[in-house]
Amino acid sequence: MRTRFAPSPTGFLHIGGARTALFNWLYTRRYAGTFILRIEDTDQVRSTEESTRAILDAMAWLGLNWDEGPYFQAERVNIHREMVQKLIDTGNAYYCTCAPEELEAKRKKALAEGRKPKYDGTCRDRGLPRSSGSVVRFRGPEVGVTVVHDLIKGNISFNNEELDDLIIERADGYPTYNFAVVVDDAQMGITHVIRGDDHVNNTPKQIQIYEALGYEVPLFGHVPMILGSDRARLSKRHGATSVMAYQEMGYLPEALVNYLVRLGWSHGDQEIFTMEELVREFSLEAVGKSAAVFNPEKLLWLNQHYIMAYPAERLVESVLPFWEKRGFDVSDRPFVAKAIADLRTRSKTLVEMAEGGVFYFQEEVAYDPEAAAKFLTPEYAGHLVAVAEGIPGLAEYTKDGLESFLRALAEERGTKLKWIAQTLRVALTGKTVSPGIDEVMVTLGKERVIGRIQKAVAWIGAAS
RNA sequence: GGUCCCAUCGUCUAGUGGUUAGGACGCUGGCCUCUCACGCCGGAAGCCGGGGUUCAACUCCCCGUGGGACUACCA
Repeated sequence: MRTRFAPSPTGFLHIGGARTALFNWLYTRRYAGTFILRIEDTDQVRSTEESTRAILDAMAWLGLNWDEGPYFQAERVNIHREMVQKLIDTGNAYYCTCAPEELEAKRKKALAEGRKPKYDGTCRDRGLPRSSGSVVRFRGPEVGVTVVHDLIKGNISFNNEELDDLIIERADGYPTYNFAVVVDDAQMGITHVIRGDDHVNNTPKQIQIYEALGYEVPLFGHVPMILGSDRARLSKRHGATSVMAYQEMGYLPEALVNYLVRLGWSHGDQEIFTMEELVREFSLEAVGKSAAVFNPEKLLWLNQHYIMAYPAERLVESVLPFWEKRGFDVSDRPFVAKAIADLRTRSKTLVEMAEGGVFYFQEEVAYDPEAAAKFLTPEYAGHLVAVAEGIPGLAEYTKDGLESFLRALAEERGTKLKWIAQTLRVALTGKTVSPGIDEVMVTLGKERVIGRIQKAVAWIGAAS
């Protein structure tokens, strides 16, 4: 089995393309086939190297490696031209000199009159030679039926009379997509073409080209589209659509992969899959036929799940960049690891985690005005002093040891734990929301805790 | 307009002629609790409509309706 992912380098790898790549990759890995990456850059105007780079980066981030390529379609024009010539020689293609404006006018007119806006065949039988500005059209059969055998959608048949004589070589000598894709897929020995179902209507034309060229027709699998919340094709206005934007927003690749694979594919009631399970279980037969709406909330849930399930060391590696970006000193790895352990159950994204953990790294705790107004008051200052005084004599400076210490202290002082805990929280983190106060104290360590308490007490003195 | 595809809770989906129509996200009531989370227990929420076929249709067929894709010298 040989498959391929063939994006055009006219932008970043988007969510839809990523899922197509993922389906191809999973299917190929499952059957130990060869996965090929081909960049479809025959649009000389819109293709950029930067886009190619971005697509490769996104594939790597998602963990979708390829076995051959990347091949560049534009580097294969000689082969394409040779095949165009072959089609002309066999009478399966012809030169056409109709002007684009003229064609456009005819199209509009036909549409206005309620007729099919297909090429009228003006040059089909004129036997024109190549000339400046001429294009090459494929001569499609006028009668009969072409049926697409689709691995996902079943058999789809088209009346050939509905099909256009499409242009296979532009005036600039470059092949068009529908032609180049056939030549390349055939010559690269692609056996399974898995792509978005926006290509189904092109497929019968492509099949005719395969046949005219004497190639074996591959198997097709058209995966349904991904829609936005308004059921329109997913686009920027629905939020981030670039794969790498999700990395920047603090998503883990496993979460995106898991989310994407469940968009259109399912395996009973299972929601969480490892890559190994996916490679073992994925099948095109279990891919649904209908389009799916992209649901950011569920992706967020999965991300949270993976943040909690990630191996500690990998989570550290993943979060580090977000703190470094904020200019924090993260050289004390054991300390960073402890902070992450505190934060991991309360973060849906790495960005959220980095944000929620800034206090671990701040030399000077930034007090939230509202929190300070409520808890950093003379009324509560005594709690802080008592905590600071009690810490040095603590037998067990651990989560449990601190908890019993604080509970005992609350009782001793005739108050509830929550008042001491919240006051402490503001003194140590600057906020009223943070990981468990005992966890924070353990991670910060005695020195920092006492230092921060002293600063808070001083702050209260200065403020009142 | 034409061609093609699709249709189970708001969303992702299981289902393959006989089920109290299951799970997940989200929403929501409660428990837990030093805050926020995590976790646990519970709840509301769905077979697009109409005809057939059948003893029996979410399931099969047809017609509507709705949504989507394509209809480029883009891919």
